[in-house]
Amino acid sequence: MYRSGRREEGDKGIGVDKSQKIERPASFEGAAMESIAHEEAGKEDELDSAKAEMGEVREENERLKTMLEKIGKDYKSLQLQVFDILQQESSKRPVDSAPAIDEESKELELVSLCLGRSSPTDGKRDGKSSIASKAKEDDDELNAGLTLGLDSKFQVSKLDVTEFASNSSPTENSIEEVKEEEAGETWPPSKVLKTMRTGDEVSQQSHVKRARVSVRARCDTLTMNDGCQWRKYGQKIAKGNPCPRAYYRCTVAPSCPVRKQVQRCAEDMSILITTYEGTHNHPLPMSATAMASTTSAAASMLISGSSASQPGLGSSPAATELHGLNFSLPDNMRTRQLYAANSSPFPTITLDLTTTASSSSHFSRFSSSFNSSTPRFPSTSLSFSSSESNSVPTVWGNGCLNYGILPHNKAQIGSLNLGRQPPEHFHQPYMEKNGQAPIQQSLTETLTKVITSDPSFRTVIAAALSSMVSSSTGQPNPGAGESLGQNLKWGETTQAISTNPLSQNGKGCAPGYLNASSSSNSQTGNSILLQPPFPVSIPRSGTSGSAAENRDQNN
DNA sequence: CGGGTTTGACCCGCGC
DNA sequence: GCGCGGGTCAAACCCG
Repeated sequence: MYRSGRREEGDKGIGVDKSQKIERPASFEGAAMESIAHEEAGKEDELDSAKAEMGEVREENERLKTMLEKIGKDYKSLQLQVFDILQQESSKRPVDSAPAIDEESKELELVSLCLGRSSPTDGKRDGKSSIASKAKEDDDELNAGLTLGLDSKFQVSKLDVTEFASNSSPTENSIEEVKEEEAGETWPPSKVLKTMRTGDEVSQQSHVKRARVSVRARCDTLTMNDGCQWRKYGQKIAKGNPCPRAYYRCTVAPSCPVRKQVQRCAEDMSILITTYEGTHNHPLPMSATAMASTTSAAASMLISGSSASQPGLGSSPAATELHGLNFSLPDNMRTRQLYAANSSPFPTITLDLTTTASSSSHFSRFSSSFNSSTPRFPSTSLSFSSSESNSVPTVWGNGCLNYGILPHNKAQIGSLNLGRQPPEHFHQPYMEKNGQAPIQQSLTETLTKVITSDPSFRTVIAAALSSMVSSSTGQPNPGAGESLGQNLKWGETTQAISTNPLSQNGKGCAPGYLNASSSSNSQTGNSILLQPPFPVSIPRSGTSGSAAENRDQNN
């Protein structure tokens, strides 16, 4: 596909050249013979140049393939290293941990294993895990060919996509899900909990499963469209916030334990806070896998990070390690922030996709809230916010994701599914309009490096972004089946095999994302350059309905 | 008529 | 024990 795609481009270009150059001699009038001779000579030249071009294209193709292979290898080796480190960490921790947090650390460590960090070769699993693992294998067999949750089952033909999407590898996610199924429900209702609590193990599991991932994003609509189907089952006015909190549960599968809470931020009504809990125990629609993987990966980060990090860890502004994963970013990428900041009774990780001033923040800042005042669980935030005063254009933030063209970055960026411009339905990248494309490009390169160097981060970011994209493009989309075609269209490298089984009713907040840059919110300089690594459904230009219909049943 | 939403009631945990 | 607040239930209602 890749090859043919490239060749197509090449052929196209050649064809154009041909026609142009052939016509030119024909325009000469008069000396016919001379003209014909000229034409012949011109054709020869054209043929030669076409051949040369094809040769170049082939070479480029080869280079790209080589690069992809290299990246794939790098990724795998990094993954192995990560697993290795994780294992070492988990074998050390019970000894190292302070008594006060020992218990929780153990629990959280368990979560860490559950949420996509466990290595398939992890020999430290207890009997239960082994059973789960076994069950997982069975499950995998049973579900062969199905899209089994999160981002794990994207059927892609390209190494890059596979790589990108597989940070939460199929094995990991399957393990996670089966484990949770084994143990019962994620975020079980209190009643269920009541009946389930027959022992410490279950009790621990209940803690484990309460890891939450909160996504803050600017959104005009009632909820973000994360691709999943939700049913509202309650609404409450929470204390301290005039805006009601809505409760949704996943309805993709009747027994799916995943729930989410949606609430507007009291301070800034334009910010929508969506909190996810639990893990889907069913195949997910393509468009939902992004957010699912986001939550899973983020939760994984939270859990592993929390258990690994100690007070003061986040002191380094330049870099921090999370289970050995280097989260350092170049200086010009000082727009992400991890912070511990709430007293939620559950371990919570916040993906902050809004724009807040955080000029001095560094993404690398990380700290566990074990050292914070009183929270019973750690809370970590990933702030993809941008500083308005930041002179460096940010590629994140705002919850307004635009997609930039990186025409000459394909070789590098394309391998990570970055920087490809969807052919339609997206606004012109803001920064490009403002002549900032070069910076954008360099940032993208930097970002690429960062992402490439850190699989875990990559997954979190990619999933978050793609989920945002999914949201953005998930506007009234009666023909979700088209998503496949769209996917194939604007993800040259993304060859989804399965279509989205669920229609995107498009009642999410896509308008919020897409319009935010022109809204009152002043974050107009933020433009995202990443193309989602995952297939997302894109509404046809004519099908986008009114945002007024944004009820939240599916988002 | 089926499926989703609304909304008041209810349950439960927690702090006093 | 009581009140408060968060979370859930379920009947009534709405809508296509």
